[in-house]
Amino acid sequence: MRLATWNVNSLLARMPRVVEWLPRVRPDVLCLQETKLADVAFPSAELRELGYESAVDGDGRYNGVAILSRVGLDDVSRGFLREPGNPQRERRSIAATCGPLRIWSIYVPNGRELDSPHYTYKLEWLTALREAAREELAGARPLVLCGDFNVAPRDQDVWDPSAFVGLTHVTAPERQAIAELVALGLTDIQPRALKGAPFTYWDYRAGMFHKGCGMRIDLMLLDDSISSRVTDAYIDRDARKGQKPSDHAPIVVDLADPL
DNA sequence: ATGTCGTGGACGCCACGA
Repeated sequence: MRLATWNVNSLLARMPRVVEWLPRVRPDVLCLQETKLADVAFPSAELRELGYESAVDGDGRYNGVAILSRVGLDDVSRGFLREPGNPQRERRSIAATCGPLRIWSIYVPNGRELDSPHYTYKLEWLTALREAAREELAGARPLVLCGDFNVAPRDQDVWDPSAFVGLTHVTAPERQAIAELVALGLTDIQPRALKGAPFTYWDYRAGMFHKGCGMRIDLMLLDDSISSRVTDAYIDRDARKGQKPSDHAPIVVDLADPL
């Protein structure tokens, strides 16, 4: 079984890239973040022609998440219990049962600046996510929690730790939140990079991609019970190249069958 | 070099989020 997660930074703008990528890489499940599309505008028919069902949660300009699956898409759930809002609930999480797995596609708030209310919101959101994940881990199916976490878990997950002093994504509270999530019984799968450091995001500005200045902020957290089933995991760095790329690359994880 | 993108409002440029 092949799983993937990709922050596409507008699915409408990224459809040419996604439509080229899906039939070539053929994931069984693809989790999307930052679709930036209202549900009514989601290109479900075009994706269905490629063999994928869609579960979506979006309301327009910002955020928006989805799960595409060709192995079943049941018991769809949007948001989670006691999810904080900004001030209303944002479209940052969707869950579905895809074959043998319970899969969550999540988009953690960015946090902006350390003194911003958005940073507090990010930490509260991560705490609530942890409690929701604790409940899900008690369920019948192994849990996959993946998406854009907007946190680089370790110093080696950013191109230069000294460049991030005083910035979000690397602070102790953010890293602690990820560590507590993982401690519930999840494994942070370490994908091999096809070239260079194992980053999943490179800022569009200042030629950061070409300089190799990226971050690993997209994560695939697998239930400990299936982490030994991983046969391969990689970051598709090539997806960050070429015409109109997202600023994130997809993570692809292969699991041995049957689970 | 805060140097790029993407969206949407109101119009060819700005605000906002990342």
